Amino acid sequence: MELKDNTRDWVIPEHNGSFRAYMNAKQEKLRVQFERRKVGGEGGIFKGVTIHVNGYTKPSHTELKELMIQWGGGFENYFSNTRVTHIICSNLTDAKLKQYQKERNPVPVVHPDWIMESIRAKRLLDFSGFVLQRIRLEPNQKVLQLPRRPRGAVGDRQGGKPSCSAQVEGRPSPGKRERDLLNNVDSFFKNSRLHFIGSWKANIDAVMSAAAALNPPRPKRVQSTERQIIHVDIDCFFASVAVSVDPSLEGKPVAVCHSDSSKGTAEISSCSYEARKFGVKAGMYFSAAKELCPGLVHAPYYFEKYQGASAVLYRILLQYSACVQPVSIDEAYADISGLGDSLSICDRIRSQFHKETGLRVSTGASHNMLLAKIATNQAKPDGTFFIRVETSKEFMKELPVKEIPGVGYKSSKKLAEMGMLHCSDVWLRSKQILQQAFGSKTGELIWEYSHGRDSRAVKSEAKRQTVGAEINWGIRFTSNQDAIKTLEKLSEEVQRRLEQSHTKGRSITLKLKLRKPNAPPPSKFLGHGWCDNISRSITLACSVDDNAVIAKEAVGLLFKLGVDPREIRGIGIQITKLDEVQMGARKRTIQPDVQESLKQASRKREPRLKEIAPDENVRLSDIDINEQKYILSMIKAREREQSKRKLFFAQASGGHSGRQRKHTRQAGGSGNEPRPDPGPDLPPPVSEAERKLHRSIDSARYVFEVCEIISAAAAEEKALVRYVSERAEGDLEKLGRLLKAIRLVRRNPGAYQVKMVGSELEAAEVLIQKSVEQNYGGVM
DNA sequence: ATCCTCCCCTAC
DNA sequence: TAAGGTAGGGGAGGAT
Repeated sequence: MELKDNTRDWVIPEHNGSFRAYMNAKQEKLRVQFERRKVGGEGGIFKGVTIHVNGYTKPSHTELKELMIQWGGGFENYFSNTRVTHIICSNLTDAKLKQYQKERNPVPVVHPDWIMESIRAKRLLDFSGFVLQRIRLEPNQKVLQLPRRPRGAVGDRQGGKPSCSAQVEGRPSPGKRERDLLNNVDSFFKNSRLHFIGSWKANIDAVMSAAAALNPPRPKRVQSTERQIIHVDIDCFFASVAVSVDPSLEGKPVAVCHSDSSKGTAEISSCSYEARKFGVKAGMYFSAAKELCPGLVHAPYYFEKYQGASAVLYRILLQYSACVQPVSIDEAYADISGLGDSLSICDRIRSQFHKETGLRVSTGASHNMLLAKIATNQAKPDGTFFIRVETSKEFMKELPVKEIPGVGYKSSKKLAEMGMLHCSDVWLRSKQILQQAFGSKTGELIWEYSHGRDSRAVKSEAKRQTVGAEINWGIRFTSNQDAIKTLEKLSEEVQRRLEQSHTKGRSITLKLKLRKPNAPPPSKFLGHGWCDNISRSITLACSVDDNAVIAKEAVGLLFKLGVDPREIRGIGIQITKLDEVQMGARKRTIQPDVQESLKQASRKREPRLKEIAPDENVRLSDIDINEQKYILSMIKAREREQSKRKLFFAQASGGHSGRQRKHTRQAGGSGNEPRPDPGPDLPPPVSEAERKLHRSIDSARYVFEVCEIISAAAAEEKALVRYVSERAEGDLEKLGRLLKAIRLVRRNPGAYQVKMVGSELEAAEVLIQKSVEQNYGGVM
């Protein structure tokens, strides 16, 4: 109704001062840096430069991004010929280089040193001195060649005439435009709506933690039937955004999808209520929808706008409660127990959101999450609905089982076969029958939900279990090299997300979709068609986030499966068994500081410290940041205070894990609290402390070394024992150090950030001992 | 019994 | 033309 309101750019509502307060901390920091640079009047070193980072680099992808933004440059996660001016890369395979250079306007591929040197020089240096020339072949490339397929096979080269990989299932050779879509990871992710909504969740963490800093009200603890849970859901989100961008669509049947071809197979992701009246639904091909509704209007995606609207929704929700559980970009729960009247809060949320975005949101409220969500479904469109305890049973009675969240296509079909169409049908059977058919947990869930019972608590933060990236569209490989290239791309994507979520993982899973032997051509343009899904995983000795390692392992798994690459229709990588990386991406940026203060501390205060400092062969930067911080904290503690020092050093020889809680534990148990200010009459440092400090630095070094060896072994051989026997053969000193480190880790499992496989460590230890015994006649 | 791997199902 | 991802829950069945 207020068209101006609808069309205004609410993505970044600068007019609304409070918005900034809700921006996530990182964005805010970058903005401040950006502003500061502008005030400086320099205009930015990298003005006009937009980089895309390829592969594993030092500094990392994330750091380069921050630096570019800080110094006035641009950054693209995905390569775009039109926007990217330089590709930043530490080393590049021939294949990748060719891929970039064959573009119409080749983009220079430059070493990250160019960025670092330019920043150091405070001006944009000529990049030509940093262009990558020497190309290193990936070590696994020749090893992992699979046997060549017979000549004349589908998709193979024939008579020297170049043919394209999509020549399958009787299709003619594809045109150039189609060829550009094949196996194209970058453009796929840039345009995929499912990728967009799927990877959105990773973003919300930042928004939530920023909002938590503002101390929103916390819900009160109440009886389970007296809880007040609300559920909010933006009405046909993508379609509504399209209407708000183009007000002439108001009141028309609108469908959001990629193509407006009335014959095509573009999938509708969202449609307006006017379109729904004709039976148009999300997931339909546009062509099919057009038959149902000839007046259907096509609308494009506006991915950036969705982010903005979503941020507004979450900001509003977090004004009413700190306990908000994100479900998706347009949907969330909030626990508002004891914080006000549910319906009036719902109304305020709805009107506030509409005022700010021009979009409508529907809300549901009840005493549990299940009923709140069902209430929202009842409320749509543009309404609010409340289900009270007394009426909940009545309400569930008529509800089709398909409407129970968690009961989808398969389960509802199964239930229908068992004669259960509505929740009341379920009541007449027993929980045991459901558990027999669906398994104990799922059976119980259906039983409980069908009665309107749900004891879940609204969880505002959840620990991530998996990180992955996959593509099941436009995948047509002619050779294993194609598959390897795609896996390398996917690994980069996975690395990015691991970095973003401050995690590493120990288990790598390769997921494949393989064309079924009798599959007809896919109905969908470049779709995967009928497929078998298979997956294989490998668990490494330590957690990794390096795309090179991930790619290598994924390629190894592909090799292990031994599939015909031409049959692959979908491919993906998943990382599980995640470990949190403390300090996350920031660790490398603060590393120089730690290093510097460590140096200063040793120079200024403690001449003797130099003697016991790590030897020059081991760079401090090679020691894990947590170890460094621990060492530093010890040095500082030592400088400050003798009594305090005792506290910190108590576990120095065994507890250099970098975990804070260890530091604060009192070993002697004498009960003295660490005093902030030392008395002048404290005893001088004892040499025992010196020794322990020395030992802990050594230990950190050993541990680092063994971690490195284990991860190298994991990346290459996967058999630590073999790796060790090959690398350390005849090197007594190395064997000794390794043995020491392995024992250290075995004595303190769990004390180190990198997890070890016990049996492998044990085997390695035995092997080393044996080797020493045989070759040197001694025991270690 | 408990864990692990390889699935399937579901939701957005 | 068209961009069929991502993550969690959980079950079957084998290994330990």
